[in-house]
This record gives sequence, C-alpha cells and structure tokens, in this order.
Amino acid sequence: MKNEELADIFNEIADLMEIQGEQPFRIASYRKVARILEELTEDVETLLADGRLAKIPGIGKGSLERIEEYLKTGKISTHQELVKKVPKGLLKLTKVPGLGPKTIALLWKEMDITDIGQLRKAINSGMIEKLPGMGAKKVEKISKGIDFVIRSSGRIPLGIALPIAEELITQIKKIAGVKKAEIAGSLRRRAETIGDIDILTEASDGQKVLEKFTKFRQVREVLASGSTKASVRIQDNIQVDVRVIPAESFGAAWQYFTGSKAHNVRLRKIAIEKKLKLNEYGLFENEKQIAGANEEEIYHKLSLPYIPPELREDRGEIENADKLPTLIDRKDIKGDLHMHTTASDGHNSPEEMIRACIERGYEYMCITDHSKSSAIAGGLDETRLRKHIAAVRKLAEKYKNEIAVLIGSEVDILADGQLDYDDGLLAELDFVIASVHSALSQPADKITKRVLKVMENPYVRLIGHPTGRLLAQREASAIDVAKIIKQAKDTDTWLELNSSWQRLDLKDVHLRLAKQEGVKICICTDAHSIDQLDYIQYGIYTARRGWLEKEDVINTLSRKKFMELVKQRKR
DNA sequence: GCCGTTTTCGGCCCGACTGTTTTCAGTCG
Repeated sequence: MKNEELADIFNEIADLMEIQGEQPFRIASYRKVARILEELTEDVETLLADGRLAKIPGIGKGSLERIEEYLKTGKISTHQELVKKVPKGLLKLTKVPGLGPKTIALLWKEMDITDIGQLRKAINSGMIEKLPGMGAKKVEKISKGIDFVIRSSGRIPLGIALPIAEELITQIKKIAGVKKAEIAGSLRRRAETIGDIDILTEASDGQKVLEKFTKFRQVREVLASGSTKASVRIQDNIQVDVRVIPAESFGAAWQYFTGSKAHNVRLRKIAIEKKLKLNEYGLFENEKQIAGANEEEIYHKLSLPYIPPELREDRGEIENADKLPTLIDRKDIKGDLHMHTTASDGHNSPEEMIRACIERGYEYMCITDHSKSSAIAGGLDETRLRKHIAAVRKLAEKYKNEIAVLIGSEVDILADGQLDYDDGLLAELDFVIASVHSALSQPADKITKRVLKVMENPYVRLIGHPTGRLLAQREASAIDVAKIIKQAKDTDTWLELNSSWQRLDLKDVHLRLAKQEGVKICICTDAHSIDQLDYIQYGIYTARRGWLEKEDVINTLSRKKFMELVKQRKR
C-alpha cells in the first residue's frame, strides 16, 4: 500500500510550502489530504481505481491528480519542484520546537543556514542574534529545541504516558487549593501514541499550584511557568503542560484542550452557523457566555449529543452524531483468550493466571502458549503440548465453578503458510489462535495469502495481532488488512485486538472497518504475566476509538453463550 | 487547495503567550 508514502509526501509538500511562505489555506489543504491518506483503511490505489477516492471530502481535483501521478510515476512534480527550491535539511528544522517556518526561511535567506548543524554553529558564534526579531531569549529557546530534537525519540506510547499522567494527577490533587485535575489532549482521547501530557486544573490560587507543580520530583526542566500555565519536561523528554482554568470555563477548556484539532474546527464551524462563538472560555452568544462550565452543555447547545473523547477525531462523529455507537466498556469484557504461562515464555504458572483471571471477575479464559517454531519463546512441541493440555484440563476441573478454563495455543503461521501443528493436534485444543511471528517483511501479496490460507482451517478461531506492528519499534507488515477482514467474514474467523500497548493491533481504523463488515473482534491481552492482564484497558480504549460496541466483541458474551459458540465448528 | 442552492469567487477556526517591539509577528495548541 502506498498510503503512508503518499501521506508523507503530502506533509512534506506542506512543510516546504510553509517555508516558501505560501498561502496558509493551500498548505492546510495538503495537510488535510495527508491526514486522510494516513487514515485510509484500504489501498489508495483501489480507492482511486473505483472512484471512491474522489468522493472523500477534502480530496479535490488537484490532490487526485497528484495522487494519480505518484501511483503512475512514483513522483509528484509539485513536490519535486519544491525540493529543488528548498534545501532538504530545512525539513528537519521544522521539527525543532520554537522554530517555525518564518524563522526557518529567515535563517536560510539571511544566513544560508540549511541544517541543524549549521544552525548550532550560528548560535554558538552569536551571529543569529543580529537578525531582525531575534533576541537572546529566542535564541536560547531555539538552542534548547535543537537539544530536544536530537535527544527525542518521538511520540510516547499510551501505555507509558497514561500511568505517568495518572500519578501526576494524584500528586496535583494533593496540592492545597486544587479542586479538580483532569487529563486532556490526545492522552484523554486515548490515542495510541501521544506528543505530550496535558493536564487541566481548577484551583483557588493558580500561580501557587503551578509553582508547586514545577517543583515535583519528576520535573527535570521548567520550560515556562506563569499564572495560568506551566510547562515542564520530565523523564524521557516527556513534556507536561498544566493549565489552571476558572470553574465557569472548565468544560470549555477541557473540550478545547482535548481536541482533536480537526474535531474542534468542526465544532467552531457549527457555532458560527448558529451565530455563536466557541473558544476555550465558553460558548458565546454575542458577548454572553451560554455554556462553558461543563462539556455536555457545550455539545448540547451546538445541537450535538455528548461525544466521547475517543471519537473526537473528525472521523464522522459530527455527521453521525444522531447515531453514535454505545461504546464498549471494560466491564463488558467477560474473558481473556490470549495469554502465556511458564509453559512457554510467560512469567506465571497456569494456576496463577487462572486465579488472576478469577480475581478480575472473568467468566472464562484461555491459556495459549506458543507453538514449537517459536523456539526463542519456548514454544511447545507435540509431546510437551499434550502434557500441557492434560495439566490445564486438570486445573479447569478444579476451578470450573469459578471460571471456565480453556486450553488453546497461539500457533505460528509459518513462512510458507502452513500451521505449526497438524489438524489432529489442533482438534485436541479448545481454541486456536494463529499468528505471524516470522518473515514479517514478506511482500504484501505473500504475507496476505499466507494468512488468508490459515483462516480457511476449521480449527483456527482467531488471528492474533494481525499486522505484527510494535509501536515505535517495528512497522506493521505489508499485510492487506481489508482482504483479511473480508476473509474473516467469509470464514467466520475472529480478529484480535491485541491489547498490549506495544501492539494495539488491529488499530482503531481497522477495527472500524471490521465492524462495518460485520466481523467479530476479540479483545485479548497476550499477557505474559499476571500484571499484564490489566493491559485489557488499552484494548478497550482502542476499541472505543474504533467505534466498537459490546455486540462487536466476541468476549463480551456470557460464559454460557461463549462456550456454546466455541464448541461448535466454524461455519 | 477545497468547497458551494445564500457563493464557481471568496471565503476558509480561534486565542494565548512570548519576545520583540513601541503596535505586532511568530509559534503553539
């Protein structure tokens, strides 16, 4: 799929145009198209071929031509021309916080600075302070920005950021005078990765609260601290912004700082159509505030229902406001069907895992250790698996009044598309997950066919972590998810939403596509220890971002219904 | 660049903060 490549080029065009000082609205158009391309769940080539691409709002005639040009020639002439005019190193400069397109253009035109190295030199020599609009403080800010870009590893996974933010909230709430402290930003939307942590507070003496906050033990560097806002950096270069908001505006500010930007733009447009004005202080009719203390009020005054943060991405939540899904909740999950034990590479015994699942209130669970080819993960050969089956069945009997314990396996899909055990052995298991763990870099058609084939196997119930991505570590495989979804429907195979925060696989837009196609999702943790069973929360958040309801998720079924289903053969 | 029965031209979301300035530009969210 060329979707990502195209999105990158459109973003790059926008960056280059900004440096060139092009019209902001043209630039915004390119960024919008880039975002659309990123979020497509189908191959852009297919969508172009059958005319659906042209129907997507935001993609006009010009973008369509450019996309077509890229698919035909591998290049976009608009992009090539810009690249010729603007030195390549300048693109990296756009990543420096505090350095915007205007300043980059100034540095380039006045001092011939075209990359970070030259900028650093110019700062050290004191030369750039002589430029118009440049002072000691601005230079210092840029200098720190360069340090940040060089050290920074990019975006922070949800599973790292959320516990840190929750701890900060606990500490902030202990400061005298703090009435409220809430997470905002992409973290509140439970995006899979986040840029920084945004926290809003309501307090009697804002300045004092912010001063105390900047002295927290976690704080490594204070970037700014005023009467309404403080910015700091904590471990791993994570930036935390805390704002103090008056009570009458708290809802408006929470809405505003939760975003997404695209969602907020839509809301403000609706406000304008109603002759109102929406900003972070409230919703205003002329000069009079008509909503602001809470979020619900704002949505209602805009003739919208309350929209859950996970949906606020401008992915149809405004157009479909009258038929928003009743999003799945953690309490809907009745069992976890993917976990490892000491039999392969897990840290806890089967019995420990069973007790932990009982503690979590589950009605059923499945133990799924690795198959023989996953040698590094201690995969079980046929003999060891048969012993393991017997051992787990014994435990299942022991705990049957508290929980239904199934014995399954996470069976490798080998590079040639064969499964790691023969059908005879698969038939002895209650539940089979098939997963790709090797040859992840196969070309799209090969890796797709490999998975399509095993889905025809009557014992394969679930495809584990279908794209194989590891957030911030490994790209998704080239697998064609749309085809996998279609095959899942045709073969009555379920697809996993792997809840490990390193995976979150399938991701939100894929889940939404699966839902539209009527394919059932299984939200599992792939836990390798008792603690990791709680990763289920990240799966739930991602499911909500994918618009999933209880009915779309197989492991929301009661024990009775689930057991009946799993006893039947597929199809 | 995109869009549209109020428009095929003329709009396109909004405000704070910072640092540099003497009234505002640049950056950010």
